[in-house]
Amino acid sequence: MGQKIRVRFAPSPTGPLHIGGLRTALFNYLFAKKHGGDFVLRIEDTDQSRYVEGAEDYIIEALNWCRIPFGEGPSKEGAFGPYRQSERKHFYLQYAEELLKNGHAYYAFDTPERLDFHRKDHEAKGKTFIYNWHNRLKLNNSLSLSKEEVKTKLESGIPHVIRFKSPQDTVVVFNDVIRGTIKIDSNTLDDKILFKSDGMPTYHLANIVDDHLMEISHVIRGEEWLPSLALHHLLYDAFGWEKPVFAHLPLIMKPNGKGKLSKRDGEKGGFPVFPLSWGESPGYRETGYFPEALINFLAMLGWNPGTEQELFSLKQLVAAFSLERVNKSGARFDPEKTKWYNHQWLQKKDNGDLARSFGLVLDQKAIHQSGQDDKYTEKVVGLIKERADFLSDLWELGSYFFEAPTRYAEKPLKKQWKEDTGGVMKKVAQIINNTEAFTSHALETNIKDWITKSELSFGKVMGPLRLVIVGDLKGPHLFDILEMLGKEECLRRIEKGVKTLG
RNA sequence: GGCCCGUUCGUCUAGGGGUUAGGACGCCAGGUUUUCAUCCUGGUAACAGGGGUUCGAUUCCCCUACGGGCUACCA
Repeated sequence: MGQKIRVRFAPSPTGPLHIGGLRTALFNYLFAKKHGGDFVLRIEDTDQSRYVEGAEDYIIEALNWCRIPFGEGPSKEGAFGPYRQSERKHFYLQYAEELLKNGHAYYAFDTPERLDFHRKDHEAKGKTFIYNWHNRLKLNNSLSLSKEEVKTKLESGIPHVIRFKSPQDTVVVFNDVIRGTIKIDSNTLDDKILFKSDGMPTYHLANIVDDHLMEISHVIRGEEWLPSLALHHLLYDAFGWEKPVFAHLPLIMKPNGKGKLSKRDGEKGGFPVFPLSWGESPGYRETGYFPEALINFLAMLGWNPGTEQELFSLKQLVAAFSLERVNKSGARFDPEKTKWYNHQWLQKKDNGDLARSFGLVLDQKAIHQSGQDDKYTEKVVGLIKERADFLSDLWELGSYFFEAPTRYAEKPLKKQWKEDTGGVMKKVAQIINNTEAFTSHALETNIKDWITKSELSFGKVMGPLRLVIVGDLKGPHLFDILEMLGKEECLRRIEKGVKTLG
């Protein structure tokens, strides 16, 4: 009975991991790390027909990008491998047979068509078809057939499944860390299929067997599994195994409209639903989000620390996390708030690191930072980052640090540029030219002094000057920009502006 | 339809038998910046409804409504 905390994230490789799955992984990770436990990745690929090439690699890459790596899993074999269910086939039949032997399961030969007929027939009569003690003796299985018949059928190799024999007239009582005690009337339970006719187990069997074999202590998964929990409890009891602790996480819902978040919502709303891009669908990484921001945001969706702190590093999340503080109700996804988190994390980033990433963008645009050292880009980043949400905003926010404006914003131009402005700008150019120590401070002093002395208004000078330098009435402190550009470039831009605008 | 889970500002949420029901995002206004954004200050806005229990319910219980999930030889 391991005291050791072991949790698993168990996705199926049927496509890219979306942020709901990612949050499940995150909560598992946080819980494991908080308690010094293990975080296991198990690939649940028991449905060959839904297997998608590349999905497993995607999942692993996504976890790594988010800095929530697993300690055991495919390609990281631990003591409990293999970690793909398709490679664990040999376990499952053996356990299904154990259940067959002790009377907790039986063979069933009903065809899917026949079952479908029963369901539709019941529905038409306003009834619900449940495959359990109500009618299992009227159906085609080893409980209704004679031993001889069963033997013959099995030997002839006709397709069959193994079903769990759910009990009659009992109340299954179980506990969920997040939701408390839940009671289910066993008469509403189906005799679920444990083993399919294709020789593979269903989720229910494989899941219980693997969690047991892998000594999983806590099962933390999405709320969509809550209805199966009664069956899972029954299964543990049938095997005589000790149960893990269960915690069912609330779902992440669409920003607008009904239902849980899906791939389509991203396309409609213009925001990513995948951590990394997948085919045509953009990912958070490619859209310019930091993993820190995504993780931070996801953690606050359905969980909170009980304090007013909103910004958490992964480390802080580990320290603060507890399952008891996970909410019960589904959380609507808010793309706007993800931006805010990214903005916050961008501000925390080191300017040197940001400059390196920004440098790549500049390289792509073939911007040659003529004679400027790396420090130049770093300084630019320092001046503009506070108004950026994304790394990708940096170019739009600061292109004028690298290129002279090619056109001037129209509206401000009309307002700012008067008949005599050209003349005023020429004089400003002189002041700039005469400024020896080319610092923001010196420039500010000189230009302001001159404005005062010549009894001009600040508005008459500052607006137009910003326009010819930046191309718009935007950006950081103008004198900082002038200093960054250097005397030559400032003069060039003023001259060009005067020439163009008159 | 059946079963299960849920319900505090538009959204994420704190709180919990007596509170001016708190914070964050968004939005609006003011201030700062002789620009824009950031930032700061302020504002807007919520306990789904009905019954109980109680001196007192947003908080506990029940019902209804609404929302969500499950109901496959998918996970």
